[in-house]
Amino acid sequence: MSIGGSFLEIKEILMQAIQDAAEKAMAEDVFPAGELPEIVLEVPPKKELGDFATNFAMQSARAFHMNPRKIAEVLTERIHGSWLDHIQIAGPGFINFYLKADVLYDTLAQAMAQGSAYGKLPLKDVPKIQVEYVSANPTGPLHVGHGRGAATGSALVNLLRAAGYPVESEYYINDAGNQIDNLAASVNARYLEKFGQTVAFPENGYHGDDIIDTAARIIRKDGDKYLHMEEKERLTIFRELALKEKLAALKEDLAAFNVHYDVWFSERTLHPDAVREAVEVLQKNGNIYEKDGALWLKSTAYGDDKDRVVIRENGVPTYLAADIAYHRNKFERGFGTVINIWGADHHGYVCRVKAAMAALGYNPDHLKVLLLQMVSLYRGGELVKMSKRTGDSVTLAELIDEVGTDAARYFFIMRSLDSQLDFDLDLAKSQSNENPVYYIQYAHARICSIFRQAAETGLEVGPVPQLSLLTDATEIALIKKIEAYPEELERAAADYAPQRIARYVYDLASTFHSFYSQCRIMGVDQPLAAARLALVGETREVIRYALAILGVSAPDKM
RNA sequence: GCGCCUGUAGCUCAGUUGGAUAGAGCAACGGCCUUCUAAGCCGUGGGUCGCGCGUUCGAAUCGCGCCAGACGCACCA
Repeated sequence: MSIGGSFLEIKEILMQAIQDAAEKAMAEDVFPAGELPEIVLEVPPKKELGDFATNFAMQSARAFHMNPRKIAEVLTERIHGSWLDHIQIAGPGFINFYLKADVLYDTLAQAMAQGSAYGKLPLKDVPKIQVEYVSANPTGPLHVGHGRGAATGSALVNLLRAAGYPVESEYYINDAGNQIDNLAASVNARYLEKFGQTVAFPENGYHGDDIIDTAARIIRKDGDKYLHMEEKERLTIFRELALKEKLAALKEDLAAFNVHYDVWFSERTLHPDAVREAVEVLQKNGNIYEKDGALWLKSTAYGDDKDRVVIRENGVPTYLAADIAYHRNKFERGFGTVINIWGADHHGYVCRVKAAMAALGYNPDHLKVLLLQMVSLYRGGELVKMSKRTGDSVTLAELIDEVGTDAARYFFIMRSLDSQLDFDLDLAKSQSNENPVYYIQYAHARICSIFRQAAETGLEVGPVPQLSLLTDATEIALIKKIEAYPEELERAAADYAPQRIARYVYDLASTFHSFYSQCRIMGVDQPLAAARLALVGETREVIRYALAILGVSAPDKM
């Protein structure tokens, strides 16, 4: 028997059956006519409570003016299906569905037959989603806070893609404005210092050692070539040299962290035309006024605390003006949803950008700003102090050097975005059972080892493994966990919650480890051995899919 | 003062479109290696879900008010 579908499809069928039954009862005047509540189907907290459960009877009790258990009875009498073993009414009115065991095995067989397609959901016919993340100023190295953004952002992109959403990732390069002038002035000061000149370091300059390195590299390459030219000219040259170098360093750091972008968007391309146009549109639709010589956006009309300057008294646009032009550009490019991942320290900025989008006539709800809470590093139980101002902070490159990309990514992703992250460096480094990354990778390596052993003894999965031989509680648990993957993908993507995948793959590894200690593969009857080999093979596939979303490697050996 | 996030076991955290006896890891304690990786498994103990009031058949989850911590309140980016 096959009901021909994935776990998600079975769920659909069951939900439809509930709805049909409810409508039938309505047509028979057993239920009063009216709106049906939304049908929610969930996996019960304990396996004794069945494969699926719905709270339909309790939800509709008030509207129907009926006892929930009576509603449940009426409903269950009208639900039939060859895939259904039995139905039970439990507790205050839960309806628990117990599926025939064949459904479990058929679903697993379907998953196996799909091959790598099981790692993805079908492409959804929705407008493209853009995810912009990190977008750190190219004025210095990335630090650990950016690391969280980088890991979370790239995992979110992978997740949305796996869940069938069309996605494009983007990095916004802040290569215009004051901070780039400060970068040039800082390099200039370091450059002159190298030639023994005493210069006042720029007030808002960058103090990091990387600036000294940049100056040193310039000298190594071009010597004193820039020493005797006019400062203005030298600054212009240094601005470009430093920017190019910083950008290359950024890309290198990110690539080493398994982070890659579809689009690198330069702020400069917005100046001056796009910025002017955006302001003109706002002027035309009456959302701009002049005061004290500056142009102000009437953002309070769209929920902001105060109005914001877009063009300064001196005629120079503010950062907000460029950001308005940038976000306008995003929507003009046709994205249906625009996701920004920002550090929580920028949360005050959300309201004004959304207000600006509303003022431009876009739906501000189509701009989703995900705020990442701050990261604290702990070493030896002590908080590692960080100071951005003095440039004395732990860089992403140093972190990767210390704990590795896999551990760093997993630790950044495993917490919800809203939670402040305590990053325990010692734990991330430890190659022990305390470290969740190793626990998961170990499961994968173990399975690979099993396959190596199986190959030696000549054991193969074969074309049609008898999956119904898998009846141990740990086997059933593992099958169910594998079959939960598509729904897990769906929910994680819908919630923009890559941490759900981190948790899922941990649970999957845990379920596998339990199975492994309970059931042998080599040394049991051949059909059972083949079925078990098929099961662990599929487990390995799903571990790979999930780790790939997280950007964490799946080693064959440990 | 205003805004935003957080507060769940000794520690780090899940669970928050309201559902069944609130979960996991670590730490503590007790078991399991002559057989596929013990970087593993099994078990035990551990909770006023920050506090109070409310909505509801039902609240960790929703509302209001407190308390505590973090972050932010620029013609900086």
